[in-house]
Parts: sequence; C-alpha cells; structure tokens
Amino acid sequence: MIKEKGQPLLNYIDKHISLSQKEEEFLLSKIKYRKYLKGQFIVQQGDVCNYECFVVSGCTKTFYMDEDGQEHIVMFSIEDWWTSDIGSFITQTPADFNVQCLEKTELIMFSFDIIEELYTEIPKLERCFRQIIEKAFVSSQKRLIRNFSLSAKDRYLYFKNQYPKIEQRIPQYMVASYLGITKEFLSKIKSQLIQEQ
Amino acid sequence: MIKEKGQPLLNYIDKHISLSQKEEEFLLSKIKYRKYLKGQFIVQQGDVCNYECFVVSGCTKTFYMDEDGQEHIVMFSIEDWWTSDIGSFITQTPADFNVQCLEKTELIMFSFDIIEELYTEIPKLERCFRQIIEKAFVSSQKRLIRNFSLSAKDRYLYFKNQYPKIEQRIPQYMVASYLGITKEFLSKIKSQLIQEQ
DNA sequence: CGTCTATTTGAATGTACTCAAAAGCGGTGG
DNA sequence: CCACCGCTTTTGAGTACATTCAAATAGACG
Repeated sequence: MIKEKGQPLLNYIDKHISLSQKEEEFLLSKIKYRKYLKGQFIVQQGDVCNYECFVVSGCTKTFYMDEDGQEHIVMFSIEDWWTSDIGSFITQTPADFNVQCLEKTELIMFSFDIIEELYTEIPKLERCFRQIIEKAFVSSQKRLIRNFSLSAKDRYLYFKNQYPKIEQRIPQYMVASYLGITKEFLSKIKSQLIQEQ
Repeated sequence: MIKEKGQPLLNYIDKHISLSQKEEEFLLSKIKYRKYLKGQFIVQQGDVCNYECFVVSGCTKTFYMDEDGQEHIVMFSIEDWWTSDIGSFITQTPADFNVQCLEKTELIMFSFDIIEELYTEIPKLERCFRQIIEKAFVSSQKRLIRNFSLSAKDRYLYFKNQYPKIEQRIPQYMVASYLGITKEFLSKIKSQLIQEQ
C-alpha cells in the first residue's frame, strides 16, 4: 500500500506505540486499502467477517437485525476509529452484525490471515491492539451502565454531548436506534427539550 | 507465590498459550495471592484500581452505585474468570465501579506496576490478555444488544440458561439488578413463568 | 422462637411503544 | 421554478411493559 494512504493509520498507531521505519513499511505492505460507497456493506450478518477495519474517512453503522426485522444499532464508526464484527473475526464464525457505510468510506483493512503474522513480527502492534480493545471494552461497559441508570432523555443528552460530530452526520432515526428507543419517542424527547428552554 | 496455588491460573492460561517452565516460574514470582471474606471490597468506586484479578474460587459482583443510591450490577465473576475495574486500572484514574465479594473468594492479583513487565518479558502473555479482553468486549456488545432487543422476561430466561451456576449462588434481587429490572418485577416474571407451565 | 433479610403480591403510576396520520424536506423532472 | 415523490420527522391517542410504594409472606440464621 502507498505510504501516503496509510498515513492516517500510522498517525493513529503513533499515539499508542512507536514503530521504526522498517516496521511501518512492513505493516503497510501487509494491509489493504479500500473505498466503499454509501449504502455498501462491509460485513453482513451470517457471513464470516475476515477483516478488522480502520476508518480513514467516512462513517459506518454496526447493527443487528432481529427476527421482527428491527434494526438495533450497536455503534457508529468515523475517522480514526475501527469497524468490524470482532466476535465473528476472532472466532471465524458467522457474524451477528452488519456493518454498512452511511457515507462514502475509506478503510484500511487487516485480514485474519495477516494479523497474526503482524502480531508476531511486530509485538508492539499486539500491545497497541490490546490497548485499543481494552478501551473499547471499557466504553462498552460504561454504555451498558448508562442504559440501565439513565432515562432515554438523559441518554440522548449524553450522546449529543459526547458525539456531536456523529449526531450531525446521521439521520435521527438511527440515533434513536443507537439509544435503544423508537424514532417517535426520540422526536418527542427533542420537542420536550426545546420547550424546556 | 507457591506453584500449587497458582495452578488454576496456569491451567487457564494454558488454554490460550503455552508457557515454558521458566516463564511459568517468572509469572508466579510476580503475582500475588490473596483471600477475601464475604462482603469485602476488592475495588471501591472513587479509588484507583491497582489490580486485575483472576478468580481462583468464590464469587464477586461488579457494580455501580448511582446518585440515588441505586446499585447497578455490571457483572458477576466466578472461578476461572476475571474481576477488576479495567477502566480505572488502565488509566490509573478513580474507579467507576465497586467490586465486592459475594462469597469467600481467592484471587490471583496482577498489579499495574508488574503487568507491563510481564508483557515485556513474556510477549505471549500479552497475546493471552489480548484474546481474553477481545472475548470480554464481544460479550459486552452482545449483552447490550440483548438489553435492547429482548424483553425483561427473555433476558431473564437467557441469563438462567447461560449462567445457571451463577443464578444458584446469588440472591434474586442481584439477578434483577444485573438484568436491569427491579426485584419486584423479576419476582412477577418468575411467578408468571411458573403459571405458564 | 424471634429477628433480619429476601421474596411475593397488589394497586396506582410512569415511561416508552404502537399505530396511524400529517407535516417537513430534499432531490428530480417537467 | 414549481410539482411531485420518497423518505424522515412530528404529533396524537391508546396501550403495554416495567416501576414505585406499601404490605404481607417466606426463609435463613443465631
């Protein structure tokens, strides 16, 4: 892969560990760069997920479609974050989640076949990925707690405050799905907040 | 630490990676073994959490106390699992969670000061911990989804089915807290399930 | 056997959902 | 430039799931 295209990833990794010139080149030689259009799927429920993807630009949603055809959004991923069905990736079993692009999206993709080799060749990279997943786990647990201890309104306010960039980029009904409420109810919450001012 | 006491940990680690005699000895020399009584706290909300703990025997609950004094249980940990406030541990900032023993509990403790050294000396151990945290993250995401897409009743049935050992060991009001419902409502769900038979 | 804690039961209430319909909004074509 | 189409958001009425509070019952332990 061309160094220029990999730069956002290298900058990101540099926040966790520092790689030598050679290590950077080795890393870049192993990963794949790809563009997706709005609406395209990176992972589909039922398929085995073969990649962990770093988002260079764009935006994706990770969601689960339940038996009633209802969509439940687990996360959004924008620039400098990751997207995948990690459960499917690490076990190489069918994915529970879909990952779909909400915008034109550029990704750097780490394939299952390559990642073990990368960890072995560059142990620092394993440290980096451990740290990233640790942080992701912590956020996931905190989110679980928010869902238990906060009302829908407070969850929305938290989201708005924490991810203002994301809110502006996605339709409201997806925010509702992420918060675990219906689009109608989110609409009511918003109008209530306006009246309170 | 005496090898005998560390055996449950070594057996557990052996499922992920294989350590040489020397590595095992090095590991055991760095970790701490400790017993807690029922009711004692391993971590308290507000303190910095200095350990990641492997549960040799016993049972703990990890919970968050909200501003109304309401307890929200994030997880239970029993034999062969881990307990800590990882968020606090990795950032060395005050803990959001409490970890309390529900039974007499034996732990093997990895201190913050030691763990980096262990990762560096035994890179395989970093792999092991990465894999463990990956799995924990995946379960956390799946649980989030269950909380959105299942009713309280179905969440209870899932829990009962998935963690029968845990259900038998802890009072019902804690199960309710873990499921994110009140103790009264769980009681009603149970009586409803009995009537359905 | 009494005390303390955990569980159950019931009535009233509240938060969030469903369904249906209307209004808003952005793009496309005539 | 306006009219229409599809999609998103809003609004309202009725409903369901889960909570609160209070009181009764059951269980565990000394």
